[in-house]
Amino acid sequence: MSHLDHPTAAVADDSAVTPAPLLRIQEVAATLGLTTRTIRYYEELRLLEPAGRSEGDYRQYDADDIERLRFIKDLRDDAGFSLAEIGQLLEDEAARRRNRARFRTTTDAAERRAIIDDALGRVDRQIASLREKSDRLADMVDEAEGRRAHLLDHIAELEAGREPAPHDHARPRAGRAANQAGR
Amino acid sequence: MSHLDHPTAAVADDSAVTPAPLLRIQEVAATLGLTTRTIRYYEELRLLEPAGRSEGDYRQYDADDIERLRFIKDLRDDAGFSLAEIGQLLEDEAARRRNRARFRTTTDAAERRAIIDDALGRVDRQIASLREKSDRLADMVDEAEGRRAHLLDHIAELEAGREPAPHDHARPRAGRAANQAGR
DNA sequence: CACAACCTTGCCGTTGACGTAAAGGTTAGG
DNA sequence: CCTAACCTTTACGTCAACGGCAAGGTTGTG
Repeated sequence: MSHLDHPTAAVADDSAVTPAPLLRIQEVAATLGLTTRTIRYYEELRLLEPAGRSEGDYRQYDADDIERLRFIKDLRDDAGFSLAEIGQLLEDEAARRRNRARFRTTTDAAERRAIIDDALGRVDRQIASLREKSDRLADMVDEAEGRRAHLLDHIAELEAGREPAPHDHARPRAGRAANQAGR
Repeated sequence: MSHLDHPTAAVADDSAVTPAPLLRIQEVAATLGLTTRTIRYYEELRLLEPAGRSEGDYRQYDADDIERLRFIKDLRDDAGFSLAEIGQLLEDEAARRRNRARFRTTTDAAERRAIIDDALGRVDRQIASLREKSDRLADMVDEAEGRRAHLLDHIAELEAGREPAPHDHARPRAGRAANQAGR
């Protein structure tokens, strides 16, 4: 994931090394189920930058770019993050990487400690933010599965050709009590 | 749903019936951390309707309304659902309730079976949609926690006054395999 | 070299989810 | 009964996240 560096004209001669197939924007869009407009918009927001440009300024994307775009899309679709939040996450990710480099070039224990503490704070914030969403979602899944089980009970009753057993149905929606186990 | 007394008729007799405190829009908004505009907007989108209106057409909300609003807010903030999707979920919920009523007024086994099958399909769709998001989030939490653990290792090394051990730093990103079981 | 099928930047339009202000009516306390 | 502090509907404004043109340049295939 090193497309933060400049589009160096890394033109190794055409020996039989990997073809490294650079894709044009429309091909990337089709692969990921996005539009070209969306990809350009993400670039405008500085969420990514294509690996390079052609002679005539066509954007050229490599496999890392596609991974990054897929990551953005997943965050957007599945987690419901705003593009600003996604930018923050990617930014933290980049900072993490830079810190790692800096970390390796120093031997001062205090500085190393500072770097790590900073990283730890960032990661803790990230975890808290993610876990809150995740837990809430998991609760909703649990609730839905409870209803599903209930329905299956009904089916079993029917298959047995019985009258419905006199069970409760005491759920008026909104049961916001304990329900949450640690996880 | 069924509150028969008007608000001004403060019958202060010793009847132990709950006062059923109907709230006005600003009180509800403050309680939930929303704005009055937002609540009215949700009503405009038919996501809810206040339990009643005062003589002079003031909206009056009861505890169920507040629960429903909190549910909407959670879905919006934590799950990132659009208001349209939330409307669909609430709609399904309402259909479920209606089906239950219909279910109890019929004795035809075939019809009962049809009702349940319909409900089951709906709930399965809901579960799938929720679980996909939840799982993805859980994966991201796991990943972040892995990084956190890694950082703690580094700290331990530093505290021991050691040189960093020659560990790997292998693949950080893209772990796509199985990771999270149901729960 | 012609040309269709891509691409570029620029810019205005749209939809969702509200903010905000106007012009008036309602409620509760003094 | 007065009045401040709420409330009502109506309507225009805004920001994010794109959609969709226009006017022109680039590519590669015949």
